[in-house]
Amino acid sequence: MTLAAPTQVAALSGAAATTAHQPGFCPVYRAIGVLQEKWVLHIVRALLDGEKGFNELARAVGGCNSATLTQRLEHLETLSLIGKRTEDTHGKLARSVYSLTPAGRELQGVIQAIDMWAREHLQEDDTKADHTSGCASAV
Amino acid sequence: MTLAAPTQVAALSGAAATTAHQPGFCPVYRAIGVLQEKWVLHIVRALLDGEKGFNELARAVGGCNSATLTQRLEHLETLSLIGKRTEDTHGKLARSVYSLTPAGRELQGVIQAIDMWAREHLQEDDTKADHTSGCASAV
DNA sequence: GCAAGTGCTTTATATTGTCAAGCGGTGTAA
DNA sequence: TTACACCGCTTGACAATATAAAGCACTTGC
Repeated sequence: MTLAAPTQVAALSGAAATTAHQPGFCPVYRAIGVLQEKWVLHIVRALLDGEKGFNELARAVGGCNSATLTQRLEHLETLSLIGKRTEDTHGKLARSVYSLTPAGRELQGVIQAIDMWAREHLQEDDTKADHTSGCASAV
Repeated sequence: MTLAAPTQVAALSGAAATTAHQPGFCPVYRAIGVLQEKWVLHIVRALLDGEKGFNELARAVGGCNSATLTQRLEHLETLSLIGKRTEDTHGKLARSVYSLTPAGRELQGVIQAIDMWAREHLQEDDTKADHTSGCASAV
């Protein structure tokens, strides 16, 4: 959906009525709810760069504690945005590898939009060295 | 991002080199840090729909407590993403009105990307009526 | 006067994220 | 064999953040 002028005008004049027309589910509201959770966008961005192991991912996002990362990954897996496979090593489970599902990969559009916006509008912070995860290749 | 076409990869490599020349700052990482704060994306989306008063905004985002909203608005104002004006009423200050700055309005691209992704990939939740702020017209 | 609404501020409490330690496992080198 | 590095989590104590509730000074309308 695009922000066409007519739509915008209609929105300005009948927001309440418009809301009443579509009670119940709002995709973008729900999506924001998911994406605004701490670390989610970082996780998505890191995995857009390629599948990753658990600790590798934690480091790639700039350092997320394992408890929260576990919870986030489980939730994203429940939402079918990421998938997890385990690499057998000599018959024993030894390594988990996380990757984005096709639906998850589509979030590239969101990350890209953020990146484009950031490059245009965010000022460089001179005071600290911000260690980042694959900044050179993430986008 | 490695997902890009070769030509784009080359272009991005150039951007990467630029980043490498300036260690420390990663625009998208920082932007994600800002946007992932609770309520921020909701606030941006609500204000894309037009300027709003404090309580009006709180309701529009689905109900944010005033302490957090105050903090968020102050931070976004510091980042020059939103502006605030006060409406004088008979010589007394009575009403604050918040709106997006031009830079803030550019976040429409991000909200739009989220919306497009959500419509394509998020399942409708049958169990609850999610009351939202101008769902049909926000983007 | 009262009611409804405004824009916050404050405090106690609830919720979320982190730190540190740890477990059972893998692989490599001495 | 031991020591070390790394893995993928789990757990409990603690820190940080968000919320609920109450409230203030103000406005408008009846």
